[in-house]
Amino acid sequence: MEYGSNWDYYTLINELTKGMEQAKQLRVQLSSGGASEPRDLLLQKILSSYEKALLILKWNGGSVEQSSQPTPPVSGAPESSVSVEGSPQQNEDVNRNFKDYQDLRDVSKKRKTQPTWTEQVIVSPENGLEGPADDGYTWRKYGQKDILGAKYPRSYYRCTYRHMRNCWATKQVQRSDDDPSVFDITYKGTHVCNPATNSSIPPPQPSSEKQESKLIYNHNNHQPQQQNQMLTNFRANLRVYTGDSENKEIVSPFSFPSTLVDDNILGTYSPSFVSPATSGSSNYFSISPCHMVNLGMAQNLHGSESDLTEIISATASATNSPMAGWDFSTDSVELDPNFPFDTPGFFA
DNA sequence: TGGATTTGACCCAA
DNA sequence: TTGGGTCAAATCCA
Repeated sequence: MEYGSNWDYYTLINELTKGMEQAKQLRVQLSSGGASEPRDLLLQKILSSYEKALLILKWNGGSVEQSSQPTPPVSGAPESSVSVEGSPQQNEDVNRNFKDYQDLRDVSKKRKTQPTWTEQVIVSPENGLEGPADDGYTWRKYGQKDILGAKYPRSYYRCTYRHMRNCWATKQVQRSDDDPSVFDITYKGTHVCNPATNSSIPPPQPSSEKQESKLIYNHNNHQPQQQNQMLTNFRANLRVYTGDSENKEIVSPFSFPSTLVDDNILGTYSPSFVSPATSGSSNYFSISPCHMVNLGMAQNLHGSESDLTEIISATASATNSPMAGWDFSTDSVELDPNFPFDTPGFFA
C-alpha cells in the first residue's frame, strides 16, 4: 500500500470524520438522554472509525519501512494493531507487535520476532473435507515435527515465493488434540507476494474445496491484510459464536457466498495445501480470512491489503470480546449492519 | 525431470 | 538442556 494513496487518504478522512460526527451524536445523547441509536453502538462505531484511521496510519508507516527492507521484516508491519480498548493485555499485544516489527527490521533471522496470529479451521465431515482449505497463497511444506504433548505432528509451511519474491510468510498447521476436526493454523509474517500477481501459477480448480468450512479466529495477535472482499461477504454471511470464552472465536457458519465461490477465491487453492499436512491425516483444507479476501479483492483493490484484518483487529479490541466491534452480543448475532464497512474506501 | 514432500539433523531461544 | 523451528538431502510424483 502506498502511503498517501487516494484510497487511504479518503478512507482516513472518512473515518476521522465519522468518528467525530458519531462522537457529537453521543455527546448529544449523553446530554439529552434520548437515543436514536444505542450508545454502545455509537461508541463502537466511533472507536472503530478512529481505530481504522490509526491503523491506516500505522500500516502506511510500516509500508514505508517495507520498501526499504530486503528481507522478512516487511512481514511485520501490518500485524500491529491498535487497541482502542486500552486494556493492559491489549496494549501489551500492541507494544509487543510493534516491538516485533522493530526487531524484524534489525534482525531478520531471529525467531519469535515475526508477528503471528492464529486461526482455527473446523473441518466439516459432512463436506467430505479432511483438512482446512487453502488460503489463497501457495505454501510449500518444509517441515513436520512431533510436538511435545500433542497427539498430532505440526506441519510447517512457507510461502512458495520465499526466494522469488522475498516473501517470508510462514504458517504452522497443528491438528487439535481435543477435536481432530479442528486445525490450528498459525501464520507468521505477512505475505508480500500478491497472489493476484502470481499469474504464472494457474489456479487449480478443486471441486471439493468449494464447500463450507468454519473458521475460528484467534485474535491474540493480529491478522493478515487484504480482506476487503471478505468484508463484503461477511456482511451477508457472518455469524459469530462467542460462547466459547477463550480467545478463539468461532466464525461460523462460513459458507462461501456465491460471490466468493468463484475462480478468484477457490480457484487459487494451492495444491500444496491440499496435500497431506500431517502424518496420519490426509488432505486438509484451510481458509484464512485474509487470504480469501486477498484473492477476491486483489482485482479491485490493488495494493490495499490491510483493511479487513485491521477492522477485525480493530473492532475486536473495542471490547473484551474479540469481535465486539461488530456489535456482537455474547450469542450468535448478525453482523451489525451499521458497522461502517460501507465506508467508501472499503469497497471502492 | 523438475517441483513438492518427507524426514533426520542442526540451530537456537527459553 | 530441551523442545520448537528450520535446513537440506533423499525421496516421491506428475
